[in-house]
Amino acid sequence: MKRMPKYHHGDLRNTLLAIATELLAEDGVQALSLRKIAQRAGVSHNAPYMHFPDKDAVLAAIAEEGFRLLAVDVESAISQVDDNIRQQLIAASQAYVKFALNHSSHLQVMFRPTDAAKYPRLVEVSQSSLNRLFELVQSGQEKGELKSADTHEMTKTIWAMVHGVAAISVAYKPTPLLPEKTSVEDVVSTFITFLLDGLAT
Amino acid sequence: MKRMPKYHHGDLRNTLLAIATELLAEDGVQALSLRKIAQRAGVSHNAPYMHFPDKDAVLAAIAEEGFRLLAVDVESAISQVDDNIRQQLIAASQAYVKFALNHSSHLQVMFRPTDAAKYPRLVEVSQSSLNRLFELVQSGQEKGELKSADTHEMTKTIWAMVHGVAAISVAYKPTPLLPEKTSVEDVVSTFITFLLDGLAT
DNA sequence: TGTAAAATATTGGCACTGTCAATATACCTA
DNA sequence: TAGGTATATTGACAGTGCCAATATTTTACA
Repeated sequence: MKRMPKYHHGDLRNTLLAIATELLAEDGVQALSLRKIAQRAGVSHNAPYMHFPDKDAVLAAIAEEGFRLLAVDVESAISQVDDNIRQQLIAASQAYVKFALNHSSHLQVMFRPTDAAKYPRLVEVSQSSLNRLFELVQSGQEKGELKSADTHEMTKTIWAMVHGVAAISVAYKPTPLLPEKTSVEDVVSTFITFLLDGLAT
Repeated sequence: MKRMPKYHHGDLRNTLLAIATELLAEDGVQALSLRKIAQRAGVSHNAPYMHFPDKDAVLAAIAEEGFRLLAVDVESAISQVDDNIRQQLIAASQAYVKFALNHSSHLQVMFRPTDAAKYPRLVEVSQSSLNRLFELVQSGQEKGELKSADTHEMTKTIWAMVHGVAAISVAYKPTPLLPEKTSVEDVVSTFITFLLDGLAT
């Protein structure tokens, strides 16, 4: 009982992506090569070209999958805290940064310079992954806990800050953002609190 | 009158770095190769290895230079506005993001996964580049315009947010952060204002 | 000053990479 | 069963980072 018709290999495209994700976690993006992927899949070095036009497309597909995984983590984190906007925002942000640290190579692929026009599907998935954050902000506004400013702008502000923490942390290990003993959770929590309450007097 | 003794080529190390920066701007980081750098410098393909242990070290040196250039831009932007903390923070942030957009490949090298222990000099330069922001926050606190919370934490919060805008903008063009007509300046200004004043009611 | 050592650069080579072209094989349909 | 098509293989090529051996220039020191 096979979903899709099994040609020679069966489901090579998905197999390649799964292996690529493995190799990415093992050796980093720098060491990821189409030929290694093909070898581990047990196919010839040119088999991947039946399913992807070039390496760039493989990376785009990996990035897409990354946004889906990220969305799952974030959603799970949100559902595990009380129905409180502040706490939910903090939980979501912590999940984002933790994902970045646990899958740093994956995040790197997700945010590598990408031609948005070339991979509309990737852009779509990445934005749908942000919708959850938007909803959070929106319901915070409805409950009167957040300002009634432009919801999109507020969402993007939070995203930028959280992503900034993630990007810096992934780039430099140990991250210059936290002073040794502090945990990621605490740092993110502190930053988000600053953002919610403001830095000015 | 030469500062350093001129051996065969003269000042190959700096020449290589300058050419690398050129090529980076022309073709992006993906296409940057030691052999192309050497060729444009008019030396053999192995000459660079006299001055850098490997390609990674070249990229680290490029990153270092990037932080110096960034610091210059930021400093210049600050000096061009009134002696007002808010405006100075906004100007510095705008300069940061504009640098990122104008030298996107360079920024990519500056924030690519880097072993901090391997390149202490790079870490040093990158942090000294942040000192200016720290000073800004500090003087804002002295003037009573900013909260008297931990200065380092506040500085890092601003940095994370600004870098997040930069990283996202560089990764996806056109950036999903601004809705078509808006300018980078306006977006950054809006975000920083949110951060200063808070998102909560 | 002369000579050995050190610093700098070149040549040649190797395994590996992405991608193209040509060929082979399995599957689907008519 | 025949033909077309999707899938996979083989072979090749230019380009890559980096290593080893060699050559050349500069510096250091007797």
